[in-house]
Amino acid sequence: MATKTAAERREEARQAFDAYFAECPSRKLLDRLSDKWVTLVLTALSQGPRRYSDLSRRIAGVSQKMLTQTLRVLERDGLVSRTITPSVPVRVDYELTPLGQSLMPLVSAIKSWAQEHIEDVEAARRRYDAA
Amino acid sequence: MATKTAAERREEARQAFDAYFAECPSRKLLDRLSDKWVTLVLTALSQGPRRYSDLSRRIAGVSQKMLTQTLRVLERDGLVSRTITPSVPVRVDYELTPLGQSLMPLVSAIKSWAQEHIEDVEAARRRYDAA
DNA sequence: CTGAATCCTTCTTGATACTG
DNA sequence: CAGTATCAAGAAGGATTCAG
Repeated sequence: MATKTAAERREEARQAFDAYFAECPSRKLLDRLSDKWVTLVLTALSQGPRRYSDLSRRIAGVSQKMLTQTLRVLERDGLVSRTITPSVPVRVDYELTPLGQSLMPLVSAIKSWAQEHIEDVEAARRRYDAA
Repeated sequence: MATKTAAERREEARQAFDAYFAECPSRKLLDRLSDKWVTLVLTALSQGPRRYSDLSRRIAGVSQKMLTQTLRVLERDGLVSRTITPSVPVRVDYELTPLGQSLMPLVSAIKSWAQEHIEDVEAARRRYDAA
């Protein structure tokens, strides 16, 4: 059997699509922003540098694991910088980079659209659920 | 023991935060947009109405289940309308509502930032990974 | 204080089979 | 053509524990 089964062809198509998909810049950005904690961390840093423990307190629901993980990702992406002060106990400050700051207007735009249109969305939901 | 354990207090805080968090309009919007298929469907519909099978083909990697599920959510939120033509076989068209169209500039803005800055992000990643 | 490593549960999602 | 229903696999996230 030289020909491929339908399942094999579908699988190949899916993998090709996933590969293309993973490369899409807007997709990468959305994947970042959509992370539950990313926008909260960015917003918490928008007013200036914050210590790890500050962030932990300001973002009340975050676990240590997720806060650290989020900060690592943002640092790797160049959106946030990390500064260690080797005192005892050690102190670590996080701060938005210029690149990170350039992203904030977008976060604001998302916030604006949401605030302006959330009523419409919820009204639509009520209509849909009533039907 | 009238006092609560630390674990209990943490759990309460987490639940309160989650409740507040779930109510946040920008969060709701981000949760929508961040869904793997939502922006793809919106973009596919941005040029006009499309049939279910059209969407299925244009968005190569999507499964029937996820396409249907995504369309249902968007319909419920009032972003997409669904029109059934009871021919044989049946024909179903999806189209952006005005509300859905009002969201597209935001999707474009995300795309723009991503395209402009993705190089910076990837350069930052290379630096981070090299260290 | 700041974090890393592990376990364990929950949620998501894709494949498959079936329907009007 | 346009879905619905079900199930199993994998990813994500929280709690906990240990460390510099």
